Amino acid sequence: MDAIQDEAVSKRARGLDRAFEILDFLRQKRQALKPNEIAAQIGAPRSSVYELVNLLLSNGILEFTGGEGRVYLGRKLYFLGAAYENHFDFTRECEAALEQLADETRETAQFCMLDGNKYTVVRMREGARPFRISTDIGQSVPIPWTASGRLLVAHLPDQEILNFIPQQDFRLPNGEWLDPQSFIAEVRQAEREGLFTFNSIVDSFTHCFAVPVRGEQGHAAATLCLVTPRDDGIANRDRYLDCLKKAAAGLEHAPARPRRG
Amino acid sequence: MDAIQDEAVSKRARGLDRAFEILDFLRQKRQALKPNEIAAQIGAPRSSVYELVNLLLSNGILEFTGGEGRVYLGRKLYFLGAAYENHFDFTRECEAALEQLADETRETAQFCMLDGNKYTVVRMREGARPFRISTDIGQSVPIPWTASGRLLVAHLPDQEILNFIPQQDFRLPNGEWLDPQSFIAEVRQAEREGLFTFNSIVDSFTHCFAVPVRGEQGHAAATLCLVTPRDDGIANRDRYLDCLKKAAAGLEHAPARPRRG
DNA sequence: CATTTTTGTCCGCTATAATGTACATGTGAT
DNA sequence: ATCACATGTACATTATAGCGGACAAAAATG
Repeated sequence: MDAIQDEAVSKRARGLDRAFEILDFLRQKRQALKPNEIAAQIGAPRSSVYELVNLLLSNGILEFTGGEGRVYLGRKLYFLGAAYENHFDFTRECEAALEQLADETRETAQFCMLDGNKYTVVRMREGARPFRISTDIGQSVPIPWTASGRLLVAHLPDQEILNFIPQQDFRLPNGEWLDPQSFIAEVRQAEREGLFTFNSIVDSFTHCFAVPVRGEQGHAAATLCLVTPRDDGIANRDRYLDCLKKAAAGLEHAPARPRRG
Repeated sequence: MDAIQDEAVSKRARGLDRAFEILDFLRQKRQALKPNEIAAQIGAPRSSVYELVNLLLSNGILEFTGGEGRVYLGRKLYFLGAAYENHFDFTRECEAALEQLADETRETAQFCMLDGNKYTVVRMREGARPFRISTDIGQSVPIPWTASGRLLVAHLPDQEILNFIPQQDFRLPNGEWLDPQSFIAEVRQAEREGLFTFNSIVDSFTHCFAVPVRGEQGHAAATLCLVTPRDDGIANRDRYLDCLKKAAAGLEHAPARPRRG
């Protein structure tokens, strides 16, 4: 079941993969692009991209927008995403949990998941401070940069974790190199304790708290996090962790519930 | 630019199309299914479906859920849909408009769009009546069955409308046949007046009001609707239409707004 | 103007993706 | 036990999808 890396210098890409590469690229760019630009920037043959874009357009997966023949993600994707959200109905409880956390702690609260082999903030509630600490929703961040990351991969064996996370993601934003073995150690610690906290390694003034939200198979399907100023976080550590655990417990009951069954 | 209809009895289906056929099918079913079931129900070769499902699984487009090898729409779709929603940032204003409508009229208010060649309720706010009139979100409904349908296709020439809407969608739920020409006439009337209202043809007790929400190119990108008991609707017709138009006007300002541009 | 770059279309070649078929296993009915 | 059916896998065949490259219009550049 482990995916083969494409070692071979690349033969022909499969249409489906190319298509989702295009979609992911547009999502990452967060703006409409011309087919030509897409081709150039993802390094794919122009003729292929043109053909795929036209196919996706005619399916409603992409839409013309922004003029000049630019395309962006289409309505169909919204509908499909809404169906996912509806099936794994975490949104309602999730918002409630974040609200509760924000009320109790006045800190920024986040609900995070994996997106492929990256970490992503799915929903967020800003804290009530004069200077709020905030994050972009839906941005892909290397797993090792985050507290949640330790929890989200904890169900995997060591070696699979190392295969799963791209090498370069252990290079921290300040240029330092995070030793994968110490990362693994932190993962195991997080797994044992059911939480992870640290002074953020992506900046110099925040402290992060993360606890798992366990899914169907019992491993962390998501995390709830608090992002706080360092001194506040350290001062309120126990209380904050209690709040997080309470909120996470409230989320763990209604995972997947089909309509009719 | 007009799409060719696939007259030919069908040769080989393209992977991409098959893939999105699978996704749409799962959305429609609103439940996890085994690959085998999918193949049988959409009438596709089993081997093809198995291959595609595996591809989609490895991309995060589909996910195992519900056990027994059943699959359903995956997290990646949620992320892509969220990016769409974020780009065409209608959600916030949309909820506000529905809230306002529900407050002012106490009737069920809906925000509707086309999904391919079907009509879909994207968001809804139930009215404040003891017996609420409600609809399922995200269900695909034939365009001719709905008041909004008249507005959503009004930008097309007559012939293209007839090409666009599947023949069988003119068969109403009560078995009657709606003459396409009278449908077209209603479309043109709706276009002239900038609204459409009628006693619903999908049941015997509701009256429907729809006004367009115009998008980039000036045609109805969506509609705002009220679904009311017949007598209330007819009694309050003018007021309700005013409320709808006011709410729609509030939505028409922020259509597509790229992040940086 | 001439020249270069960007953008979109068209077409032939061939690697390969979609398919049909056969096979293997599990499950339940008779 | 035997049969029927549902479910998943493996493989050879061949229609075609992805690709490269040619062409041309349009836009930018000099």
